[in-house]
Amino acid sequence: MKSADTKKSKGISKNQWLVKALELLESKGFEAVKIERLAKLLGTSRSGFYWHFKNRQDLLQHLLDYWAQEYTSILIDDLDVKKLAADKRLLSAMQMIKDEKLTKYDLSMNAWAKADLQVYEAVKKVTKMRLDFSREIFVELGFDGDELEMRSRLFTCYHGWEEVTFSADDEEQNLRLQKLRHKMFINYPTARHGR
Amino acid sequence: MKSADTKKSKGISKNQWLVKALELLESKGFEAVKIERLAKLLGTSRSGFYWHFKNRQDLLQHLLDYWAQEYTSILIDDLDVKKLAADKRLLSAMQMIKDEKLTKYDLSMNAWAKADLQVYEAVKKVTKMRLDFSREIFVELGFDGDELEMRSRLFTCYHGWEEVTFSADDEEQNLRLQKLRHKMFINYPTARHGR
DNA sequence: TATTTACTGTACAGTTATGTCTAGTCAATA
DNA sequence: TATTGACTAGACATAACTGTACAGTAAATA
Repeated sequence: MKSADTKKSKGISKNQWLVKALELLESKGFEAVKIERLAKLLGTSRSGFYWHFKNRQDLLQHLLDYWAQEYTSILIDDLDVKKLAADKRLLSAMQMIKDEKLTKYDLSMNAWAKADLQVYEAVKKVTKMRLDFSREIFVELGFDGDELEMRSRLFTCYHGWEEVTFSADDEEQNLRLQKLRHKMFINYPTARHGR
Repeated sequence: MKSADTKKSKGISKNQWLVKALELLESKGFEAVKIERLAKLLGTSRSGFYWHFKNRQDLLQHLLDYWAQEYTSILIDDLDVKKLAADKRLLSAMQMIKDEKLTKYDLSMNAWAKADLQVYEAVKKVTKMRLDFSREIFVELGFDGDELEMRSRLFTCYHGWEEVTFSADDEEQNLRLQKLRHKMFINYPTARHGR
């Protein structure tokens, strides 16, 4: 109840600025993250903003750091997931990406990356982390060489962009497709006679 | 030599405004498409802009129309491709997406779609067209039900986002991976005992 | 109790963008 | 030759946004 952003402080905290900024980033793109707009949305003046952040660039940097930490390590460093066998880990990852909305900011970040080198580097790093994570799974499942690479890429790419690309209207079908995907990634063809 | 945009006109044509705008859209996002900026880049004043377009919204509408037409129908309506058997059509599609850079504006358009309902609808329509295109192929290859749906989605999603997601540094590997992908999509497991 | 921390509002100067208008140019067409 | 089409430059009013400065306040801490 007494978390960092529920300090019961008098005014608008640093965290509240960040959260609103992230919201705006997601819904309207990074160019829409304007200090004046944030202030209006938070029902305050801009002056408090400059207490917490040096300037607009400083805010954007914080946004980037926050995303890179929260939206990649949460899955990759998860100790419970780490313990699982490869096939269960694959399923857990699929479920977690969906439930925790780990790709929520991917589109915005990727779009932003086109305009900002620093963001580009951060996004690249995140992609590499995800690719390494899935590659480990497919190694354990017995794949190697190009087959390993292709499966890791296919997995990473699909689960990174599924939500953006396909509207998730039919929840029942999505569940069936997830199971089928799991089977496809593991069994087509079985690792043994795959090579 | 006397194409629409090489009229040898005295000033900046409608097409030149559009092309520059598309460039800026791709490199910096739709919020960066500012009339003033375009004028500066084209080395002219803004006045000509308002000859061709009613306002900024009008320009963006034209951009959207142009993209929806040029970057989807080019593949789907290609008569030479249409004649091919399913497996060859799959390969042709992969090659064409890569060579013609058919996904060049996907990221920008998708990001833009988050802020604009009209763009959202257009993007959705394009995705549907692509999905239908690949679904037809996989039907011909003997798939149906969830397996058909999953393969179409996987194909559409991967080829739509590959370029954004993975930097294409190792061209040799990419070629090998493309061939493997083709094989995977068609043969894992073969259509006959796939169901 | 005095000071510091974490803010708030207002005001100012400067930049960048919007759309409108006016006056003018140059080339092609009637 | 006169008119129209396709522009260009420059000015204007308006708006959104940036960063800085300054004076004030309420709660937490020394």
